[in-house]
Amino acid sequence: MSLRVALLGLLDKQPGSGYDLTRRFDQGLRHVWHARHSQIYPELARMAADGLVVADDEGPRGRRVYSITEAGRAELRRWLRDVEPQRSRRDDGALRAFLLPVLAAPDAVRHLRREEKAYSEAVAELEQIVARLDDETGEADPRGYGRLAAELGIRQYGAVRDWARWAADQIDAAEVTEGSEQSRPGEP
Amino acid sequence: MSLRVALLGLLDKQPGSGYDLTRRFDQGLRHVWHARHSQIYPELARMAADGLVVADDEGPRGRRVYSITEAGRAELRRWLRDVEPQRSRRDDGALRAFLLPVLAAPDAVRHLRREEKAYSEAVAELEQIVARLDDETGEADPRGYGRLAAELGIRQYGAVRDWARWAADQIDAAEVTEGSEQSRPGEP
DNA sequence: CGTATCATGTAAGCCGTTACATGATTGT
DNA sequence: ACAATCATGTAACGGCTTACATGATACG
Repeated sequence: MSLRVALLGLLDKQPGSGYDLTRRFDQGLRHVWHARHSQIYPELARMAADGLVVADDEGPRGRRVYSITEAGRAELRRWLRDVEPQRSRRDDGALRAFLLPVLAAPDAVRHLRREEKAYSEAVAELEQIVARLDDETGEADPRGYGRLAAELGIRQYGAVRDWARWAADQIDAAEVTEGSEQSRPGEP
Repeated sequence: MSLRVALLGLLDKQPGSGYDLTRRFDQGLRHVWHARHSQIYPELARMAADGLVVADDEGPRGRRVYSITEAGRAELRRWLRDVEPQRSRRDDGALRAFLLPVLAAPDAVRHLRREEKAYSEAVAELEQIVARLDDETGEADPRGYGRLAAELGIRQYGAVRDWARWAADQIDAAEVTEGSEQSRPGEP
């Protein structure tokens, strides 16, 4: 039901068509939730059937703009307040971290350096988003829509970036002090 | 294909039955990847058909112990080296962060304090795992199986915990200085 | 003798991806 | 005229959850 709630959140800010919402997922919500138009269109139809949103009459080119209803807003608040957050993980990056020891040290380090770079860039991107947000809302309003989520992203991505650097350095250091002795699957 | 790779990683450490692997997911891999027996049994059968694992003859009570093959180990390394990590997010916690402004300040703060507590506990749990790992391997070997992943978890969860505290404090502070003026959806 | 745990499976259904498919409008 | 972008859908398939289903062994 998270897609549904994400759509309600976006529509609560501003009405929009399936097309609009698809783009908003690609932009502001990219670091939070991901969805394609092929999932969004049918879900909006179901939400309309359930009375959580209403559709305008068709606009320019078959364009149909949805707005959130009172029932939709109630459902959104209910989910946030009463539904237990799902904390069970399924994290590609963490799985790779877990499995990394099966790689020879140089391959492992290469992977980690690439991760460090990717997450550095993600942090930079989110910092730009925050800067833009602070600019629009005039002086850092921490309760602005998306502001809290962006801050969370910066901290999470930053943590991964720092971890990747730390891990790569650890492995490099071990390599040097142990000389050409052993490195794991390479068989010394 | 991540479930497949996770299973290969576990079997690379030690052979085991579907039942064993289900428990190992619940224990060591809980913070990394999650899977039920209903998913694991058929996947092991498919992996055996593909030659990535082999099954012993049936043991005590229909128990069938799987071991990784050379092809399995090759597939594991190939995935780690050559498959592009999937970084697109779908994160319940981040979605809640994004939507949080729709809640009245007291509800938002209550949610954040609960998150802070939950993630504090997760960090403590992982720190215990690391302590146990360091104990077994005798003096911190950062390349041990699961050691890197545990360290990553500690940092990620720690980041979320710190964020939750920060966010709750921000909202509390804004509440106090603005008096009973406004809080968002409560209509002043 | 009954309960807990070990042990394995299958089926229905939801959520999400990839790919297929179509057509209107705007700008060059 | 043609391309880009706007705009909406559907179908097949894969991954995962929930629920159903069965039976063996150990322990008290």
